[in-house]
Amino acid sequence: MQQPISMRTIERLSRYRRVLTDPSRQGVSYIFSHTLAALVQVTPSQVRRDIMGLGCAGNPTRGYRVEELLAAIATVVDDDQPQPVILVGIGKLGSALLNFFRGHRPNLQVVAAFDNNPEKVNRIYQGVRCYTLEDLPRIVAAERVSAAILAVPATAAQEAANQVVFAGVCGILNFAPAPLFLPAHVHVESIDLTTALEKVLFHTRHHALSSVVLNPR
Amino acid sequence: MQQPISMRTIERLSRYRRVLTDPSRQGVSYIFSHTLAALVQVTPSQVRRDIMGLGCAGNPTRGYRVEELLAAIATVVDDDQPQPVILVGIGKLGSALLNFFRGHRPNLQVVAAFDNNPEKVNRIYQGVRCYTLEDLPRIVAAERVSAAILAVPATAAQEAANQVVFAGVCGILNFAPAPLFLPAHVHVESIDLTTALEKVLFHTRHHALSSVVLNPR
DNA sequence: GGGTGTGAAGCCGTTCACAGCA
DNA sequence: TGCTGTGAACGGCTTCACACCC
Repeated sequence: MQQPISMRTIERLSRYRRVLTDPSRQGVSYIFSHTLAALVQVTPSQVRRDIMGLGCAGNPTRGYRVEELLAAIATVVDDDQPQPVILVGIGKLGSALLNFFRGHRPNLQVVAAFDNNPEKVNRIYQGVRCYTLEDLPRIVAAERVSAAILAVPATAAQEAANQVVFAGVCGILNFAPAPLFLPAHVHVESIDLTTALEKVLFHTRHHALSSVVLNPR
Repeated sequence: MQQPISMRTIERLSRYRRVLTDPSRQGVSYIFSHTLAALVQVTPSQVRRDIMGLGCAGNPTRGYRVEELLAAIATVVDDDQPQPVILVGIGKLGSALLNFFRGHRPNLQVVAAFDNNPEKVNRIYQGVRCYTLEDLPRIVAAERVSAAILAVPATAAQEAANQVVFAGVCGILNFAPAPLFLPAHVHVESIDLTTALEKVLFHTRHHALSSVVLNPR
C-alpha cells in the first residue's frame, strides 16, 4: 500500500523543505497545501499528493504541521547522520561548488576534495583538504562516502568517474558536459549547464518570434 | 502537421549535438539511430522520434547524415547569430560559470556581467566587463540581450530577477536556491544544486538499504 | 537483413472532482 | 464553509510494433 515515491516527488520534497525552513517563516507551525503550493509554484493537489506519499496527516482546519512535515521529509530523503560527500576537481567550478554546499544543508558534508594537479594537493580549500586521486579508495572507505561531485573537464570526466566508482562510490553528481558510462548500480545525476542555457535561449527565441507553439513545462 | 517540439526533445537535441560535434568523432559523416542512442544513453526509438520532429530524413543503409542533423538542430535551438547573454553576480559561482560558458558553444556569448559590489564594477573577468545593476537597462537594450544567468545569493535573487526582467530580459537561468516570482512571459530555468545533490543521496541511500523500490528515470 | 518512419499502445505523473471531516 | 485525502480521468512522453525501403 505504501507505494513507491517518484523522483519528481523527491525533487519537490527537497524544495518544500527549503521553503519550510526559510528563516523568514520562523514561527509558522501550520501550513495549508495551497500556501505551500504557492511558495514552490506547484498546484495544491500536487502538494497533497506528495504529502500523502509521506504518510503524514493534515487537518482540515489548520493544514499540516510544519515540524511533522519536515521530520517526514527528512525520513525520506535524508539520513539521520550527516552524509559524507567528496568533490573531484578543484577548478573554478569545483571550488565554487565547495563554497555553495558549505553550510547549505547541515547534514550534507563535503569531507574531502581530489585533484590531479600536484600544486593543489594537500592544500586546504574552504576547510576541505585536497588529495590525489590515488587516495580515493582509502578515504572513501574510511569516511564511508557513497556520493561524489564531479567537477572536472569533460575530457577527464569518464576516467575520474571510473576511479570514483572503483573506490566504492555509487552516486555521482556530474557537472562535466559529457555522458558517463558506468555500471548500472551507479546513479548519475548530470547537471548539464550548456543544455540548460540552450533551453532558456530556445524559449526567449520563441518568445521573440511570438510563436510560442509548444506545450508548457 | 509539423507538430510542436517538446521541451524534453529540446534537451536531447542539445545533447545529440554535443556528441555529434565531439572532436573524437571527426570525419564520421553518417550515423545510425542506435549509435547515437548509445552515445547519449536513450533508446533508438527516442532518437528517431526526435529526429522526426526535425523533419530530417535518414537512410536505411547509412543512417542519418551528421551534417544535416547538426544543421537541423541549429535551426531549432539556435539562432543564426550569436546569442548575447548577461551574467548577474560575479561571486565564485558566477565567475566559474563565466569560465565554463566561455568558448563552450560558439554562438552563445556572455556580453556583460553585473554586480552590486563596487570593487568588482569596471573590472574585467575573463574578458567580460562588470557593470553596476543600474546599467542593466542600457546594456540589455544596446546588446539586445534576452537571457540572463543569475548567480547571486538566494536572498538577493528575487530583487536581481526583478531588475533583470524590468530591463527587458525574458529568459533566466537561475542558480539561486530560491523560487522566483515573475511575470508569466518570463521563462525561468532553475538549476537547483541542493536538490540535485539530495537526489543523488536519496539514491545512494536506497541503494545502501538495498530496497530500491522506485520507478526509474 | 537491418534500418528508418510512424500510428498505436502503454506508462507515469498531474489534475480533477468529490466524499469526509473539523 | 473550506480544507484534506484519494479514486478516477487526463495528457504527454516513451516505447512498441510493423510497414516500407535500401
